[in-house]
Amino acid sequence: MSSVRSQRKAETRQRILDAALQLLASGRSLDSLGLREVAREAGLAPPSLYNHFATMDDLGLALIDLACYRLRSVMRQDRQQMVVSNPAAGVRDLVERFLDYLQSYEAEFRLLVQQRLGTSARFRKRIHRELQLFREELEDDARAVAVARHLPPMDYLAATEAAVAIMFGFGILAIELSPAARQAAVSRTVSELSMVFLGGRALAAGAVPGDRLVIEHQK
Amino acid sequence: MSSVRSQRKAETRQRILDAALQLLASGRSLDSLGLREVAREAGLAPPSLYNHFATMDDLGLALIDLACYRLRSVMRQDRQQMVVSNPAAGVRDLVERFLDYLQSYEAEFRLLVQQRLGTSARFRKRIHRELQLFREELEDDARAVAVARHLPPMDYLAATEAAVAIMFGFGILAIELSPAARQAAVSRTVSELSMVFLGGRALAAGAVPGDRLVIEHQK
DNA sequence: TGTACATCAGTGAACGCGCGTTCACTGATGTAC
DNA sequence: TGTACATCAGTGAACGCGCGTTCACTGATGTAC
Repeated sequence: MSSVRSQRKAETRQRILDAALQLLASGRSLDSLGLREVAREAGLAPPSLYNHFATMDDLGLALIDLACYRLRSVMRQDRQQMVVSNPAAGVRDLVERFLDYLQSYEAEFRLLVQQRLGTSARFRKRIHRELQLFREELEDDARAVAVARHLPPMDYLAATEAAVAIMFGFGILAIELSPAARQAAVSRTVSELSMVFLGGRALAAGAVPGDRLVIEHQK
Repeated sequence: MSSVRSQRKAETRQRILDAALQLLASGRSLDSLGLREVAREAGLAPPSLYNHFATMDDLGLALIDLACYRLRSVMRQDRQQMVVSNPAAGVRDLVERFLDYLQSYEAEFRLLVQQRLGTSARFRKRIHRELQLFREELEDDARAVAVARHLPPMDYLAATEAAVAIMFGFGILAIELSPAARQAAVSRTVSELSMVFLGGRALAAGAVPGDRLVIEHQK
C-alpha cells in the first residue's frame, strides 16, 4: 500500500483538473486547451500529464464527469420538503438553486453546454446521459408534489424536459447579463417554469392551445 | 466598375464560406478550424484568404451571420395564416419547420449553439441579438393568434423565451437521435410548447403551480 | 479601337512558434529480507 | 532496524508537424487616353 506516493499522485491529478478548470474559467473552450498550457498552469512539465491521463481526450472526459457530478449534486442539495407542500415556492427554489450553481460553477456549466454538441461522441453521450438523470430527479420531485396535493397525472417526461431546456436557456442568458438584468431573468424563468407545470396539467386534462381556462385555487 | 473581377472575388469568398461550412458539417467546431485547413478545402493557397477576411475571427463572424440569417429566414418562410385561426396546428407547424431547418442546416445550428457561449464576445453578442429577433418574430405570431381568437393577454416575452429554449433543447437532442426517436421527440416538443402557451394563459389569469384548471373549449 | 499603365486576387517560399508525443533519466518512495 | 533493490511520478531535451502571417511576385482584369 503506497500511501504517500499515491496520495501525492491524486493531489497532482487534482491540480491538473483545477488548472484546466482555471483556464476554462478564464473564458477558454475545451477544444482550444493545450496539454502544454494545462501543464504550465498546473506547474508541471508537459510530459508529466501522461502519468495521469493517457490523452487529452481522457482529461476532457474527467472534466466533463466532474461537471456533471457537480451540477447534479448542487441541484440535489437543500431540496426542501416545503417544495412538496408548496409547488409555487418549489419552482422559485429550483431556479434559485440553479442560479447559485451558475454563480459558483459557470465554467463547468459552459463546458457542459459547449460539449453537449461538441466534436467528441464520447463527451456528448456522457453529458446526454447525465442530463437525462438530472431530468429524472426533477421528475421525481414533480411527481412527489402531485401525490402530496392529489393532483391528476400529467406528462412528466415532457414537462421536465421542457423545464431543463428552460433552465439551461436561462443559464446561457444569465452569463451575459448584469446582476440587475439577471434578477429580471430569474423572475421570468420562474414564470416560464410555472407555465410549463400549469400547462402540463391543462394539457393532461385535454386542453389545446387556444382554449380558455378557469382556475380553481387550491387552499 | 470592375465586373468580372469583383464577381469572381465574391465567388471565391463564397467558396471559402462553403468550405468552412463543409468542415463544420463534418463535425468540426469553429474553434478548431484552421486557416490552412479552410484554404485547402476551398482549393486556395493559405494567404489567399487574407484577400477576403482580415483574420480568422472575421471569417467566423461571417459564418455566424450566415447561420443567423438562415435560421430566421427558414423559420419565417411558409408561415401560414392557418396558424392564426388554429393555434394547436400552429404549434405543430412551428416544430416541423424547425425540424426541417435542422435537417438542412445542422452544422449551422451547432455553430450557433456552440458559439452562443463561446470564447468570442463579438460572436456571443451577435448570436444573442439575432436570437432575440427570432424570439420577437415568434412573439408577433403569438400575439396575432390572441387577437384573432380574442384571447386575454399573457406574458409573451416569457412564453416565447421559453418556447425558443424548448426548441433549441429539442434541436440539440434531435441531432443525437435516430429518425424514429426523433419523431417521438417532435411530438414531445409539440406538447411542451402547448404547455407553455396554455400555462401562459393560466398564469396571466392568476393561477399558480398546484392550482386545478377547468377547460372551456373554443369552438 | 489600341496601347500603356494601374489594380489586385491569388501564389510559393519562408518566418518563428507552440503543439503533442517519445525517450532516457533522476530521485524520492515503497518493498523484501 | 538497516540495507539493497524495485517502482514510478516527474523532468529536460528532442522529434516532426501544422499553425498564422509576411512578403515579393505573377498575371489577368480594369482604366485612361
